[in-house]
Amino acid sequence: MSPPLPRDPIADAQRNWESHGWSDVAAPMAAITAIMRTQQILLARIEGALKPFGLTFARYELLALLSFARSGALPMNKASALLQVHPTSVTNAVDRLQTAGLVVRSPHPTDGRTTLIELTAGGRTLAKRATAVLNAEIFGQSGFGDDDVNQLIRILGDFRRGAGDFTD
Amino acid sequence: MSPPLPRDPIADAQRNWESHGWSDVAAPMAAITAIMRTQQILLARIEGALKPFGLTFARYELLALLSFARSGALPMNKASALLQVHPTSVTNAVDRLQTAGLVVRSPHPTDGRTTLIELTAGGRTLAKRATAVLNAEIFGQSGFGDDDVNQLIRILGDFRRGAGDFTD
DNA sequence: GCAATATACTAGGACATCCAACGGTTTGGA
DNA sequence: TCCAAACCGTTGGATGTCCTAGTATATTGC
Repeated sequence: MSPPLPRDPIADAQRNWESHGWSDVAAPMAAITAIMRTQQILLARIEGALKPFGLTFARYELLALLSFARSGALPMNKASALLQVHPTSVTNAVDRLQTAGLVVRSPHPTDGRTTLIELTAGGRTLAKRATAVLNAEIFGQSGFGDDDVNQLIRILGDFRRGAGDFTD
Repeated sequence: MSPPLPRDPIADAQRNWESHGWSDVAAPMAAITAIMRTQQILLARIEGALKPFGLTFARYELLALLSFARSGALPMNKASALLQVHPTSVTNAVDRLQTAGLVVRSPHPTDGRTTLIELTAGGRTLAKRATAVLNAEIFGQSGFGDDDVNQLIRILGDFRRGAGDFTD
């Protein structure tokens, strides 16, 4: 990977904002830019950990969601809502997971419009193994201190509620 | 947009993790998932604000970076390093910005391998206008409290330093 | 009961990101 | 001096995300 930069590029951007007379929004700009970059770093780590399983993060999230559903099955639109991604993204993920034999589509018993996604035995096993690796290699070594983790959960929870993700 | 969910799906995931015996990593999992979702929300807002300018966030970031360079020009590899994206992503962005007449490629005066990206007058003007809109509509109304903004800058700064983004 | 509206999923297209590989340029050690 | 190694940017391919539009099924209202 690339060597570290000698200076924090986001701190530099914040200083640039301040020197251009935008001091009132320089800090939020820096915070938002930092979120973007942090997401990029975390996603790369996660994808790296999942690569040996032939999974991407998007596909893993769907597998994990299904594995927590009592019946191991969910309607597409439910999955789309819970994962908070566009329905076409779910279609895409299901296509690939189905090709890999990890999930199957089945018709909804009463609503002909709805398609159920169901874990196969192989899908359930793979989800378990992938989760173990993510827990050990990513979540267990996140690089965030315990206090910071709790701060993030609160701050980002407030933000997501304010953005209309959920009511609580 | 979709109506809010009745419950926070990330808090639910955290509870699922705890009930499966992974309490030690449930909180970092929730924090990381929240970062992913927050990035998605912010990116959508930013892209929406930039759409009237025919810009995406990736292209805007490049324009903004160039507008802060004294000469208004930067080598491709420098831009790649400062934006912390893959060189091919810069190639892609420059292609589109050049087609739009916002930047031009020019050869490096002494190093034949290097290509300089330079802002055109139109590019500089558009960057200014787009920044004004982002400052007003996004950064000025981020939805984060002032204290939380500072917390985010510190927490994510520590994380990025630990991840090898920069030394300081 | 039937037409109008709403909902569920999918197809096609635009965009961004990364990786692997390639050709051109520069640098540095034998 | 000269060639191998390092570096730079681009091309081509894979993946994911979103949007728009289209098809099929349900629900609602008259």
